[in-house]
Amino acid sequence: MGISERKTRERSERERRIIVAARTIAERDGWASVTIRRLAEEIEYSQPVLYSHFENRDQIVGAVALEGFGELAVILRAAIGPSSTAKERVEDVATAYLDFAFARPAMYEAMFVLPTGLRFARSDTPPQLRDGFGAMATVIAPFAQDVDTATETFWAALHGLAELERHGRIRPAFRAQRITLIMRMVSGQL
Amino acid sequence: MGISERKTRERSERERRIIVAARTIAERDGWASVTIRRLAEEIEYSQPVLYSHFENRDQIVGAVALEGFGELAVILRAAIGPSSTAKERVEDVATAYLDFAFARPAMYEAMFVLPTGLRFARSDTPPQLRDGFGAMATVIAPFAQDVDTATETFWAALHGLAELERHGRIRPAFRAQRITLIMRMVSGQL
DNA sequence: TTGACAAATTAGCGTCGCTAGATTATTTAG
DNA sequence: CTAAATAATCTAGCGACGCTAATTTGTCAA
Repeated sequence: MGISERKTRERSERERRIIVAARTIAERDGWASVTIRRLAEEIEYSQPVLYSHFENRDQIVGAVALEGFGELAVILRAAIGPSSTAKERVEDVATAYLDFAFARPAMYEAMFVLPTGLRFARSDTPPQLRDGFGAMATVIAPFAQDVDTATETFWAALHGLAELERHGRIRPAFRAQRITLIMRMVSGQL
Repeated sequence: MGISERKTRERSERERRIIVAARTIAERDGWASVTIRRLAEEIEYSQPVLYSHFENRDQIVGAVALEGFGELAVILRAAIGPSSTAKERVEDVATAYLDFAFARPAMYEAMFVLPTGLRFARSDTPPQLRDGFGAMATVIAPFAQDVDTATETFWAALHGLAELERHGRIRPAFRAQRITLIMRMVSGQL
């Protein structure tokens, strides 16, 4: 019988609506406006229903963040120009990363700042969380001996640039220069 | 008459007690535990008294953060070994910065993650907010043409390392290697 | 048709940041 | 020295939060 199939389908559709609503509200009004009450209203169910999908509010943020990691990975891979030099590829990825961070600040916040309950570096870590790292590793590899460590450091530099600029700590007008600097640093010719 | 002096003195002492209490609770139980109610109890005054010292909770976090910036600046300057080479000095500062971030995570969070209402890069920006940057600029200057931009980038790299490690995104065991990498990158010999 | 089980709701607990209005001190003026 | 004015502080409470217990409603099998 297809009844139970329909039910699980409807259930997962409802879950998607929760995630979409959370993301939409966060991007428009910030994460502080993403409350259980407001999400419940949005999906036209009572509040306790949300707790049959997610353990708590953090896990809803986590679900949005997980989407974000998937999208970031796609964007980074797509940014790597096929005819670019190794050095240009580093710049491609760096620029794409920061563009993502500034174009979707709420999403970026969910992915890297807010508590999400997501587990990294574990056996059950979802692939989305690894893919972005993989894209970075691809462009860093030509310049590094220890690729993992170099990629971690590259990623940290980008994350720091994103966060400090997002918080008004460094000058937005000099973003391109900073990227150039990181590129030169990675390719070893400061 | 010294009466009004005594009053303003007592008032600023009370303000200090608020800040100290906020910092203490944050370092022990996290910023979520720093509530107006708990602070009021700690200083043995009613809640509205806090609002005669600070506009809102964020500004209390900001007051703690401001202290943190002052302390970080001192620590960074003290870390610069007088007989160190230019390259070693970069490592000194980088290590001291990350030690600070990991030794006082709540303080670091107040300074760089939480909303604080602090204004950067303005005419009325307090000196504490500039000093740490100055210490970094000192050790970066020998390697850079545009010192400000290079310092921003160096700072961003450190901040990214601190944040990603704090959130379990990169491997704690490889912290030293990452610092080495940044050092090599800054001094141009990857 | 009824009884078991699942799905969803209502209602509410404890907590939060923040504030209006009342109360108690302190200063100033007559 | 008293009374009015002002400052300092408190009590009480508003609206909103995350979350959950207890109840009602819906759905299926015997």
